[in-house]
Amino acid sequence: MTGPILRIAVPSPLYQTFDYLPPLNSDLAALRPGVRVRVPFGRRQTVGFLVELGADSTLDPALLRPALAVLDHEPLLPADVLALLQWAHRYYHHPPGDAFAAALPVLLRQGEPAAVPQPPPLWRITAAGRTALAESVALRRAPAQRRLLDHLAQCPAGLDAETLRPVVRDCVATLRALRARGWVESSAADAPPLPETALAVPIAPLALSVAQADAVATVSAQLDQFQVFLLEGVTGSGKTEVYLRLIEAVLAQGRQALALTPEIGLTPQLLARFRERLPGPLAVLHSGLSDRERLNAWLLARDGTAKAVVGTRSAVFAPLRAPGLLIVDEEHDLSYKQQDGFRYHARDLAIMRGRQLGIPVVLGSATPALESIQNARTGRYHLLPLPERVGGGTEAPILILDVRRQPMTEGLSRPLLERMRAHLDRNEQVLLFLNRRGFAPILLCHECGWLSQCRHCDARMTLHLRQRRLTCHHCGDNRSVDTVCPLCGSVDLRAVGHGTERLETALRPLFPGIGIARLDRDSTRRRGSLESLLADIHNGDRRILIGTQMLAKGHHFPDVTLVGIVDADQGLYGVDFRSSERMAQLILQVAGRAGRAEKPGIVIIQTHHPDHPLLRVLVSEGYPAFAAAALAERQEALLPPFAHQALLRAEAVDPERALAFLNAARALAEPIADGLELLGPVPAPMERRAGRYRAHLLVQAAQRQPLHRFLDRWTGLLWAERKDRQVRWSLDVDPMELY
DNA sequence: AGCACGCCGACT
DNA sequence: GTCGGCGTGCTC
Repeated sequence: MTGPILRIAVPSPLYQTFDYLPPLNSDLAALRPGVRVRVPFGRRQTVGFLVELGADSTLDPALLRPALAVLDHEPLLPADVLALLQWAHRYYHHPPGDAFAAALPVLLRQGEPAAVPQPPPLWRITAAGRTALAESVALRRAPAQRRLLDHLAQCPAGLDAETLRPVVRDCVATLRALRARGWVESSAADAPPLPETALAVPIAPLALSVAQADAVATVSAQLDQFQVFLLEGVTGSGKTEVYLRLIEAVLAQGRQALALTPEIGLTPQLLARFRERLPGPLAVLHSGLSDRERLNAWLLARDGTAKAVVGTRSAVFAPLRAPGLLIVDEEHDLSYKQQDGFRYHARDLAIMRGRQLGIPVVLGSATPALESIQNARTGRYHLLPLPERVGGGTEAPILILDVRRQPMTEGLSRPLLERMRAHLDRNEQVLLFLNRRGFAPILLCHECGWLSQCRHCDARMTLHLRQRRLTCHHCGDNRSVDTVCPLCGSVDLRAVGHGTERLETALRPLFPGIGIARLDRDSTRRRGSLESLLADIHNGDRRILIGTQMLAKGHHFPDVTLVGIVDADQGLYGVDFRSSERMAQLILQVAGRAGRAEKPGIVIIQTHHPDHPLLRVLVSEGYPAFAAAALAERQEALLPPFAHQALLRAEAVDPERALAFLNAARALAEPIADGLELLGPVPAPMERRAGRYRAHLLVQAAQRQPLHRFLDRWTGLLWAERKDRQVRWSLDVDPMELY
């Protein structure tokens, strides 16, 4: 008699779904899991997701409120994405409403209709809005809202946001606020403009190497079942061509392929090759899109118009009408792990999604994560090696350069400078990798020892000489550079350490007449500046390239014949047990940017630790041997992938409170943490950041299952506890960075 | 997270 | 006398 109970994921930080009654006078057939539902929530209204239909509720039925409206005719999210999100929110212990919200384009979260594609919506004033406008009280403290309402009241037919932009500075946000109060409504105008559907001009595919052909054949033979393939291919071995062949095979079956990539902005070539080779429109999903563009791409993927979908992390949730293949390029890349909020790992979720769908997942990398290599060893993944560069040529040899006791010029040793000169004299290009932007990481008073300490963090502010500012790279705070010491008044302030800006400045007089290109977040902030620097490099106007890890991804520089890793030391003995893995991956990635078949080039690593065992293995035997050695160390120390971790993080303005919370959490854990290891709580390596004190508690277990059984119980207790509102806490399952 | 309620300080 | 500060509690 009561009808079904609607289990709704409501966007909120609460670890639960909420039960509702169906909307009054609603068509029960429209109530299918995956539709959006407008619901009353507390004193406001919001858009939630119908997760499932239940027969009953644990709550008194009299307390249930009816939903207001069903917003979709058919499920917005296909069943597999729904299942993936349900699994993921439980696995990562993140509130379901928030997890669902993370998977959707903003506009859909706000209740926009899901029609492909969207013309700009028209905004109209509602009856309630006219009433509010008439009552002077309601809008007294919202002049912007009042002005917009005034305009809309004079145009009952509706106005689009563009027209209203001159009226109010941030008119879209203000309109949304008005809509939230029910005073305006937005609706789509008709006649949707079609997106450009550049029809592919077929490009003759390259001939495949034996290894490539093997990889393609192996995966193609198993397109109808779940299997993870690890495509381990050195730079230049043609992973992209393998992806393309597989996508073509999947498209030929009338199905779609989804490819994830770390950062699209930095890898335009991958996109360009996809566009030129694959038929029909490509749906591209990344953070650089406007809300509208993102929605359109998402809808094109969902209705199957786009046959191939390429996107960054959150694209793992992209809806597909007929999914046939999932690809994760550069699968070791850290950007696949979300570092705040819903802390999911897109590579791991892609594998879960592939399993649920019964389709293959291809992970590609020249330097796979140690976790993936271990999975290949145990047979969980099928290893597909691409050992050779396409078109011949060998990898650049890597030399370790011991800089101990060497005279250094601005961070560069004499042998490296001499090498640079030799390569530049031959009209070749040189690439210097330094993972530190700015001029110098520290400003120091030589008189009294004062340091450019950040007010909000346990860190020094970096000197940016050109901008004449000190900037904290952790909280973003910045101020003008001191000319005298704030402590003793001395003018003897010195820049300590080297950043990319300093390297650039120092090299100019050493190599007069040779153009230098610096590629980091500072030098490429302006739109188009990256492109113009790249153009200068490719036409040879700039022959010394200096860059941070921005330079390690995507772009290839065929005329570079010398790569200098200016400072490998910070990665060798980092605080994190993964730092050597990351350093190895970074070195090989940077090395892979350089050279071409007939000009292989050379890589030089400056270090004070030339005998570091892992570095030696990497250099003399290559990445697979490095991985084997690093995995042996991990096994010895019982670290991932031979153990599984979860990190409970806490932060508060008051350091004691964060620790008190974690101590209480530990006390709750101890009785139920049978067979698990609890480490901490300890203050984070950088305890204070952006004015908040951070600490954490690590939980480790040899097996996944007991860890997750524990986490289920523990988080239940933690949610029930929640007494100190000053403490912000979160659980990081499978943390990639321990700080 | 929002959003309201509620109880204490400086101002039209 | 009120505006508004942020502590506390609640959201099916």
